[in-house]
Amino acid sequence: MKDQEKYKSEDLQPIDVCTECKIHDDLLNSLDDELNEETYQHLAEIFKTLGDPTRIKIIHVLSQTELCVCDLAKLLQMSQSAISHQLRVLRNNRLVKYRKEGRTVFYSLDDEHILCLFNQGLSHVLHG
Amino acid sequence: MKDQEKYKSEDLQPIDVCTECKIHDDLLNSLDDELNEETYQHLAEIFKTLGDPTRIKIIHVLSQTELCVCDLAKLLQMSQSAISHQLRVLRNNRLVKYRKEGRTVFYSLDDEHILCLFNQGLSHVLHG
DNA sequence: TGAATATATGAATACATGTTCATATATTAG
DNA sequence: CTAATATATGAACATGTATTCATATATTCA
Repeated sequence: MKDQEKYKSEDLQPIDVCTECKIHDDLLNSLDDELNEETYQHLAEIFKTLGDPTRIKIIHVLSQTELCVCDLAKLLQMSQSAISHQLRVLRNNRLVKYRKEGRTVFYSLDDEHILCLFNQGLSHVLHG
Repeated sequence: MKDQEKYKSEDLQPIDVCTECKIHDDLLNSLDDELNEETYQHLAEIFKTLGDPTRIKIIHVLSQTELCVCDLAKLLQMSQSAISHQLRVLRNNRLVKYRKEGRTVFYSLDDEHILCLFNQGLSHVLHG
């Protein structure tokens, strides 16, 4: 049985495609079932949130201790405004949480999953 | 011993900072030693590469089987050109590899690390 | 050889994004 | 109350990026 014969015709677009096509039912079905558009979007957003050096540094620092905004700014040698904007991105994507104490706001990682993701990426970079 | 007394003065910038500052030697040293600017950049680039829905879909599909460009385009219902541009991004960042067979080019994941990273992100999204 | 096919790529465009600057809000100190 | 401080935020700007369109390259087939 050739690969071509594995096609499910109703899944094909009416366009010319590669005649060596390797797509078959199993693949189409498993992809449909497993992940929908929303999941792809969400997954991409998590990675995109980690896809900036400033935010990566913030995550790394916060993996060691809770910190307030001005200390983050000083540690990363960036303006308070820049850090605050990036913290909002991290907040909106639930990567960090915060608690207020007077006029100071302390940020910390939202959960352990984030650190796992960070470390997985780090291990890829360091010995990949 | 108060937190303020833990400061190492030569590491501080000559600017006014939060008097509740929690930065201390251990943290400053460990951060300096562990990760340098280049590592942060590299790490951010890996995550940024995964931070796009189209590329996430490509990675997901390729985690199941090797595929040629036109099949990827058909599966994702996008133009051949768009897929090809994104494959170049994935190639440049060493997330995928390819082999040629006649005029067809088959793409596949470059190594297992990438899949680990993808799955870690997925588990965060699905049950995070 | 020439036609068809699979892929790659440069230019253009629309949109997203990171930082700065100025300023607003909120809390504390006096 | 006012002044000072910590943080947040809107606007502006520069830069980055994802897709489309047109086209180039490379391979196969007749």
